[in-house]
Amino acid sequence: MGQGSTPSTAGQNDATRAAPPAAPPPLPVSRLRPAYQQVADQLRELILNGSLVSGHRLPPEADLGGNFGVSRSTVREALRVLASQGLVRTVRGTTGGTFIAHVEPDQVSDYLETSIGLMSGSDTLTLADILEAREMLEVRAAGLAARRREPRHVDALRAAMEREKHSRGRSVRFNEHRHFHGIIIEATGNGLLTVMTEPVFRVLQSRFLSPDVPREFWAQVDREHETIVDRIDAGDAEGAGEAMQVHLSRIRDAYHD
Amino acid sequence: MGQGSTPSTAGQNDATRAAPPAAPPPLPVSRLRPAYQQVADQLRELILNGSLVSGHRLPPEADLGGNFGVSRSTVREALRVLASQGLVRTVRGTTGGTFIAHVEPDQVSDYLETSIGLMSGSDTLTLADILEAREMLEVRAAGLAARRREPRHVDALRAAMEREKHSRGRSVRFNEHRHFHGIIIEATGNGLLTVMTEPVFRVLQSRFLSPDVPREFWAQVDREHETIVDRIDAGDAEGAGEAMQVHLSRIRDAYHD
DNA sequence: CGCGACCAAAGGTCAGACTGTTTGAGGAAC
DNA sequence: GTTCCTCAAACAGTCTGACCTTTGGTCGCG
Repeated sequence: MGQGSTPSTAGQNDATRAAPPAAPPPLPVSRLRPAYQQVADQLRELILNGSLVSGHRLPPEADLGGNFGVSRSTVREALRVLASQGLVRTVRGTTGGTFIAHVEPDQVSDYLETSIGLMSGSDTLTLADILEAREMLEVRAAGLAARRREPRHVDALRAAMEREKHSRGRSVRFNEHRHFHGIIIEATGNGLLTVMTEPVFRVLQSRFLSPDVPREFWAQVDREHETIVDRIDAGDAEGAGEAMQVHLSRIRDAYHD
Repeated sequence: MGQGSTPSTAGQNDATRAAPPAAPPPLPVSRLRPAYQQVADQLRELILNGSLVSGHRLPPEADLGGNFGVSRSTVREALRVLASQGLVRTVRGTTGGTFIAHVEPDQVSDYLETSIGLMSGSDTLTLADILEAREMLEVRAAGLAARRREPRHVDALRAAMEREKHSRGRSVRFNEHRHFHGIIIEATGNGLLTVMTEPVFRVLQSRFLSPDVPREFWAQVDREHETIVDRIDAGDAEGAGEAMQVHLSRIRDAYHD
């Protein structure tokens, strides 16, 4: 019956072509890709080149299927792909539908976190790689934060430091520590830095934080944090960067495989 | 193959309780999330906590549906979500099935590229943010590259520089430029840096590269690149970083909104 | 005017069937 | 004993058509 008589695919295997040696495919490419991927690709293209803007509502799934010449199930699988990449969002009900979404930084961070976590599980990524990347980002971030700091940032930093001092328990303690560093990144006012740095923090915490660090270690952390905040407060970009470098080099010991 | 006899355990049926008279749900108001999301979440959890290792083969879709108490379509939608995040990979044929995949850095880069591109389309991210992040990463990367350079890197850099000099056409030219910077990142030997920096390059090229930069501009770029390579070759970390900083500051003008 | 019953639109779920692809096993030909 | 062909099994991919659930609007009654 009506099955894709004219889908967008166009991949027909013609048994009758005893193709002369003219064109053996350069790469023995696997068969045409699944329909749901082709649909997803076409929709993604429309989103990326701006034909579909954030907020736009797509036709109902059934209609989409009609347009592409595929069934509703296939359309839905394509939409799942796009939704899981944050490109669309579906809502139920009569006013519902599929809408072009604006990418949420938090979503990107979550994705990065799981990806980095898994890559560090295999040997694609080492702990040293992660620590190094973190230092590259954060040392200069501390400098930027010193340059662009606003009172609320300094206040937040001092408050976080206070909570850190009095926190008990490894996980609570580390959460506050992460929060402290997070504020510094945020103080740079650069959203891209946040997106890239946050997941690195979280992977370090969840996979590499050593379970037994002596109390004295954290006391030293407190002192180093204080130095960093003071220099950020003073607008001393150079000094803040140096203090951060010292701090990060030292706490490397708190992480291991 | 003695693959898991009880592969994905714990298929909790809960989706459709023909509510026994005793227990009308305490807070029935907000319905559960879609079944395909719950399935995807459960599988993702199993992957993240290591219960399912890379290479493991999941039961056929039909069996999975049985285990979870949902239909095959629902399972497939869940698998699309996981596949589009690079967590699983599906293969057809009798030896096919759904396998736990190892995350590919290239895939993560692609995802980041589209996400950054879209965020820079809205006002979540500005061009200045992207340029700034790039500098933070690359200046120190140049220093690291100088420290860890290997002959093949230096050779590749000089070759790329040569091709760059003689390339004609905006897009070709810029591709070579990007390639040059890519090699430096690669020379750091840090995969995480590659994953984070490559997409930034590509977004700059595809969305922000000014279409008309004078010929003299590129000549200057060539000279700056030469300085950078020389210092990397000499193992001069400090100098390489400085040269890169100068270079990046100057080519900011080549990008605009 | 307000409230409740009903309806319509859209996504969510399901069951079943069929298609296409990939291998491996079993023979047949050499 | 190889090499090749054919067939069958196993699986993902696709389609159809139905029904359920959610959600907001509409209409009518009080």
